[in-house]
Amino acid sequence: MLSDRKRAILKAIVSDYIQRAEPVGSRTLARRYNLGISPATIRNEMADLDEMGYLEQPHTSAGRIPSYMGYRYFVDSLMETERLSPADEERLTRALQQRLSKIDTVFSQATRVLSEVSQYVSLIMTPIFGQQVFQQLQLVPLDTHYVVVLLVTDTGLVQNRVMEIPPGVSAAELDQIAQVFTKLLRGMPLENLSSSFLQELYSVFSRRNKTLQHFLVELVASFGYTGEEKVYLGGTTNILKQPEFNDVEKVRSLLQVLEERDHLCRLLMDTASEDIAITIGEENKCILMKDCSIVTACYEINGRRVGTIGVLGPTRMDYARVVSVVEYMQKLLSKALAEFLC
Amino acid sequence: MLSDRKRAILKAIVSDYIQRAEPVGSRTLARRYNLGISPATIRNEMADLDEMGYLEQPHTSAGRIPSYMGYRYFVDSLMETERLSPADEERLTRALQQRLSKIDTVFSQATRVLSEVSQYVSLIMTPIFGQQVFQQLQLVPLDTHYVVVLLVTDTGLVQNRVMEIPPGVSAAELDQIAQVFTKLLRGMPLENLSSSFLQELYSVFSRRNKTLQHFLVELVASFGYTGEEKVYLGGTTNILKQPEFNDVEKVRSLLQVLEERDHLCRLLMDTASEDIAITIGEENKCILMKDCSIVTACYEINGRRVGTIGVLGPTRMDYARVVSVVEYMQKLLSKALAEFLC
DNA sequence: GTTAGCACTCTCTCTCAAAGAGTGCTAACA
DNA sequence: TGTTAGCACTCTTTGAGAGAGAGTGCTAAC
Repeated sequence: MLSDRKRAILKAIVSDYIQRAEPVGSRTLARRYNLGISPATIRNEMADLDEMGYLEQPHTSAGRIPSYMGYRYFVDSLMETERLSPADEERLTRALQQRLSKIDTVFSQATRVLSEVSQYVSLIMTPIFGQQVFQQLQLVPLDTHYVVVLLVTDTGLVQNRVMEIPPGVSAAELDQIAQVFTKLLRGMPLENLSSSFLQELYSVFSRRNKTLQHFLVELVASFGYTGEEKVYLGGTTNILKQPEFNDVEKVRSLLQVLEERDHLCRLLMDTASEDIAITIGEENKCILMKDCSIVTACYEINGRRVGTIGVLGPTRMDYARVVSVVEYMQKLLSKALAEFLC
Repeated sequence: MLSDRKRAILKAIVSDYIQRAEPVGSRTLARRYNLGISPATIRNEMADLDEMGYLEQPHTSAGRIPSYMGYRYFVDSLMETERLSPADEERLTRALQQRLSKIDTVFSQATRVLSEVSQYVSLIMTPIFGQQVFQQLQLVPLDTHYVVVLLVTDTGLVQNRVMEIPPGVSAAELDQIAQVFTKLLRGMPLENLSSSFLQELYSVFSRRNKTLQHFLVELVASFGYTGEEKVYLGGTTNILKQPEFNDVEKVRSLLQVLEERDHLCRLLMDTASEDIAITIGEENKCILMKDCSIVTACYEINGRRVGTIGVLGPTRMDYARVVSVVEYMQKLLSKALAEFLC
């Protein structure tokens, strides 16, 4: 356990470094923060904090910068989050208030404003496909050969895909299939579609031939489809304003991560459980992200946490502010989606 | 008109600069290319080309680099495109050959492999919404309150959107509306939906009340929706390997353009007419793109050029190679889409 | 326990000189 | 007359060295 004085010093150092991006020395610290002790004393405490692993020294005659442990301690027990400024709150609110025609627009607007207000990179993942609850299936024949499979879930997702109609199956029969599906599946999370259900389904249509069976298998397969989640990404260029990304090599390795949808999903899903989750530097599974931190939260649809929003920045990010922004956006987005889906 | 010797020298300079990214001097040129003339002669010719505007000098004692005019001349009359290597051809082909479940996958695979093979940034725009031809409309009621509007076009696009059912309209009536729409509109490009058509439509349903009219207006409005075109973007990080993007400021301004979907659309649409179009440096409408060039081509669906693919790189890009890659991908994608849509 | 003083270290910036690459001009050459 | 060799000149790049500045750790005094 750290003494109060050490805590005060650590807090001052982290705050200062977050603000200025430059190693903090004892003299500067004494001048800028009213700690009531001399630089020499601060030096002693800093040496302790260094040894304990909370601080690091880029080189002998530089000031100290927070280590990963320093950031972690700061975030867990020193940081004071405060309410967003009314101007920022309004900015966020307004972006989601205007009449939005498509659910896609809700997400893209949210992503845009989230990066603008946070001044970092923003990420929003659409509801996880498998976690959505089946509501109904419709089979809409386009002509004699093709049928549109229309899958509706509780989160407002309406997904369509075109399939071939198996020979000899009439429109009435397709309708019947859709009805059986809907009846059997309503209220079931998509990821829970087990093979036992399939058995039941097949038995209903057991009188029919192989072709139909094949059709059903393909139909169900389209439900099990993962990777339907889209990740909206905004404000990539914001990160380039940060002095730590003045090196093109660093930019490249970060962009490489941001370019891969799968990486982003993993980044956002890792922490999907808690309320507001903060992943700092080396806590990231992806080694290329060791100089970045992510603040994530889940938004809700129908009271269920179905998707994640996040803000990504350097480890030196303004955690207090970002937490406020993410928290606010989390509520805002949940509300906007609820309204959108009526 | 340039003399043969000037052409040979210009060609050598541009080729050399494309390859090495460093100003080319007369001595180096004489050594590396077998032009049969001395450095001094080359110097005289270079001075001429400089004065004519084909070359530029970063400073007095540096070699020459091609000006915008130099690149333009090179692309128009000096460049020799050659066939892609079999390895590259196979790489491109294979990416689009595997069984792809969704049309989305076709585009994203194409984008990925296009950037990998070209080693620059790749762009693919989905078919322009308004240019697609209406095939049919279906109205599928979800329950008593909501209906899914299902719009099918000739390019395989199946788009759905949820609308409220106006009070007092039965399923049978919805069906009738859909049938009238389909009958009146089949074969018409979406962008041609004029107000005269609307009059006709309204007259058919003229006996009905305001509510229905409102519904119809909204329905039609959803056809006129633009911005449905998606731009796939790949290989952003490739551009950071280029020495001209060692400056973070340059990277930032480029990424800013790439972040805006509208910018990208404009980039790709500007040149949608010709076969293979090359836009060099300052020819770009967007001033931030003055150090970049784009090679674009259109892919076809049902024999109509509906969308654009492109490769973006520095003005110093390997035009010959990129043209080959884009040309090959253009054909490949048209074929893949034809097969996909059966 | 706290503080002042001091020697020491390391980076950053500036200057300066030398090296290197390339040019333009002039005069000689075929 | 076109081509070439020679040469003085220009400009950038690189590296070394000096000095300033910031900060530390240690010691000794308060």
